[in-house]
Amino acid sequence: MAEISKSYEPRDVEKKWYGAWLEAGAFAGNAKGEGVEPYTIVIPPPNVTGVLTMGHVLNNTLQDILIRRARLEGFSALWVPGTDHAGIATQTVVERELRKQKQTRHDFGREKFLEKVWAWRQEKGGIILEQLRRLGASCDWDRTQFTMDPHYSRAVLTVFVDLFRKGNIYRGKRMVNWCPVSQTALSDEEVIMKPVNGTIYRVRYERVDVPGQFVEVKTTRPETIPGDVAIAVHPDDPRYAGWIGKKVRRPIGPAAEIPIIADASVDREFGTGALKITPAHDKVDFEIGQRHGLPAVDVLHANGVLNELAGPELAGVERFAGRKKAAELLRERGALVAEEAYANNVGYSERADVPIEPRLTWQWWLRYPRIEEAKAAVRDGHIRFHPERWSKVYLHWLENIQDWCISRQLWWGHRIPVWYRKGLDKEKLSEADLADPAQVHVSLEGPADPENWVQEDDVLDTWASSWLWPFATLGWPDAAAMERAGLKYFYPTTTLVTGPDIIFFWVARMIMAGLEFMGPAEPLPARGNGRPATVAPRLTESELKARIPFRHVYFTGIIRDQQGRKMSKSLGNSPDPLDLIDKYGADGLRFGIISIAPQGQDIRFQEDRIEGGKNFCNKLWNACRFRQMSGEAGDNSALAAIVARLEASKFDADDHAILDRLLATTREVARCFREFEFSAAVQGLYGFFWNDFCDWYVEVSKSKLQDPATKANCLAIQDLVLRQTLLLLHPFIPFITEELWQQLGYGAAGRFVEDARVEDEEELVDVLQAGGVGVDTAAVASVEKLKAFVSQARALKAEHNLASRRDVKLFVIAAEGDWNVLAGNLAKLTRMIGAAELTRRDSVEGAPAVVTPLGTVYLDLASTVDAGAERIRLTREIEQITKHIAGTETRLANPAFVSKAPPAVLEGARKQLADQQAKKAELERLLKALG
RNA sequence: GGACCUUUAGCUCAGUUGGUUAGAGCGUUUCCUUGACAUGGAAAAGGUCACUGGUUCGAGUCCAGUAAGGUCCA
Repeated sequence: MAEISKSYEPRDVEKKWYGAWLEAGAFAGNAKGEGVEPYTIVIPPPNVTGVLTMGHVLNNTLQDILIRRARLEGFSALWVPGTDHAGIATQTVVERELRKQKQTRHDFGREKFLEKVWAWRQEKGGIILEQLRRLGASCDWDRTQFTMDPHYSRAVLTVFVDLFRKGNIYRGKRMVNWCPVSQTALSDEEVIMKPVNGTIYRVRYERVDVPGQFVEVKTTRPETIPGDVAIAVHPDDPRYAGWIGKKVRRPIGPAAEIPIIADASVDREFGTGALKITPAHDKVDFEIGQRHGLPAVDVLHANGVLNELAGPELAGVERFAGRKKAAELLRERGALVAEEAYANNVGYSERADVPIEPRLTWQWWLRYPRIEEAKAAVRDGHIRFHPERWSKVYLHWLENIQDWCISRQLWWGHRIPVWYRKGLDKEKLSEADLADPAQVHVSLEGPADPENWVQEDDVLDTWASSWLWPFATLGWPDAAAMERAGLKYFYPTTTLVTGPDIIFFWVARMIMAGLEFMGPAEPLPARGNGRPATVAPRLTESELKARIPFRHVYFTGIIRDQQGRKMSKSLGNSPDPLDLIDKYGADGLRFGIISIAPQGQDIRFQEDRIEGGKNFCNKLWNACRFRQMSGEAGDNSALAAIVARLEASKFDADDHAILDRLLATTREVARCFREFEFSAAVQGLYGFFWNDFCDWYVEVSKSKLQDPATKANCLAIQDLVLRQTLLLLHPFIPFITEELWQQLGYGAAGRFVEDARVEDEEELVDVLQAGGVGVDTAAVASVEKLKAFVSQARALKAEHNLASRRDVKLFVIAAEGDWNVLAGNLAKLTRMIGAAELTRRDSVEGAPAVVTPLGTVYLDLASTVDAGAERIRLTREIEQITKHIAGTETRLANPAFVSKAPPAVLEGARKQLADQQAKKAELERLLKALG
């Protein structure tokens, strides 16, 4: 076997093993028969436009950890990868490219433009998946999906047709969030509220019947005044008693007299208590307008430029310029009373990052199915959120859910499968038309006589395709494809890993989609447009369990920079993960990012933790190297083979202690996986491996390996610990653990780590017991004392500037039992402390000393010691211990404590006091001896 | 306006049913190139656990309130 090289070079190791895994088909998810449980994850599909961010690194590392651990635990694991067509985002990117050549999508037309987008996707769409491979993601790449793949599109359109026929989808003219840049409607979820410092204008409207009398309103949007159709006041507002029903003049825009109306929804406290009503440009105004039968006067073009209805002075002016112009016009006409600074919240388009316009348009709407069952699924624990608190956010959203605007005025996406009979006026579509197959055709195939029909131009919201991800990626709705993909076996999936920012966009909607569509196939109404008014019966609990898309949802934190800002492309504060992989290795990056990602908290990114990840890998590498250099490899082919090499009769306290810690760590890691506490798992493994194994066991090994009597057992212990540690670490750092596993010959020849099974604590105990090995807890306790002894002796040396000297002599005054413990470990102790010898004495005079749990250690420096300094040090220590004694005594003197505290605590306190008093007495004796 | 989260060492954070003298990594100081590892080893300094009250024999931990910062929903 080749020797492990002196330094760890991640690049070669990573490339080699990823290739080997792929070649062996190690990531393939196969439906297994009875007795083998599935473990399924579907990737949150990254935007096809995307490149890997730190968020992806965290998210996908977590999924990879789960899926690799699942393989090690014997599950049939499947991780389905893929990408999302990301309607607006992708179209925007391609249009931006076109704009560089001074072209727009309209220069090409729908078909040609879509060809361009597909070409772009062909070229750039695989980048992010390639990057995930660098990270080590063990997805079943043969199953890679795209939300615009033919079969996936079929799923999306099937769902549309089905929900249309069930009457959940309708067309309506409503206020929508309109993005003037993308020129499409957006769902409420795609609107980001931002605080904006702006101006509020106080504007007065003159009464028609009483010239010189005015009603004042406050508005942030004077450019919409030409669209005003009324002024509203509260019916009980005494200030306006007698004004209701009178008319005022619109101060700008086409001349008009508009009524003062009374509406109870007006807030009397805000501004002057009078509100201008502009139904076409404000949701609340629209509702008031509806109640009062007022017209909606839309003064904006779709692109945000004011139109002719705004009047000749404003027509053709862009909306923000129009605002200034409107203010000027008002001022000229004496209608502007005042301008005040004003901070309010404005809705911005998520993608284009410009203020949205409330706009009245015809759109397709979806009444969500299975809302009640979706609540129950989470409330009753069929789906568990981690951390649990997100379920509250989820439930709150479902309580207040609004119909979903699913149509987008884009070209890139799933074109809505609706055809209108030629000549039908889309602007006057009624529910009766929708129900009439002679007027509106809805199907996957389209009408048989296409020449008589016109297809809907709009496409579906991207999320109206990704909400089907957990089952559309498993072949739904095609029966043969479902069989091939193993939907029946792998669904419901096990765990979803995602960010809380898409809890509404995606998580909630997937749950509703799963509940609606994962039942036994319900035949669609074969003919016609369906649209029954009946409501589907509530799902039973067992139906619910079978239909949910996943059982656990793990919400990651958001990765922030050092200043706590979100990482974003525009701020340029996000490191490129590929650079980090080059610098620290994929394993180092994975280990580092997980170690700083506690459950449920946002993550402050620190590159030094990634460096720490690399350092840990290097430590692991070198510890394995030390094992290899220490002696011949024994039979490492299986755990039992290694255990068979242990010689229980030759165990010393250190052997017991390291096995005890290995068992505890095995248990702790298992607990962390159950509780989704990945950073705790990593920290536990770090502490165990670095402190317990390397700093202590490997160091004491150096003596044990010198002795032919203990060498073989020591090597077997090292193999046992390294094998199990590699198994526990493998999900977190797969590459290096695979390399070392192979180098040290653990497991069967020619097999991977994941062909082995990770033993849990009980299994480990059983195998040890079968090999005649039991852990002696008394021995474990004595190692703690030995560690303290070594540490204190080293400190004593350091304090006298002898840290690096290895020739000092140490004397110890110890009780018989303590000395026996020391005497049994002399070679190790002198080596660890760096002393020439350690001998027992009955008395020592005037030498610096330290009190340890195994006796008092003296440095043989009687002649050179600075008695003054030593006196000060001892006095300080006595002061400290006296304080602690006082604290312990106070507790014990409290009768309530003595009578109420549990016996174990009481006993502990008494022992503590005794130990403290003994130590103090010893320190005082030392001080006195100094003279 | 409503909900949630955070506040512990210079920095970033752990701290799992309340129980010895509150931990880690990084940074800092001193020493060490001793044959696994300087991507390392040894030692050390550094904290009135945001504040105020309460419950308790006992509170970083539980409860109430206050302050500051953050997130989401209106």
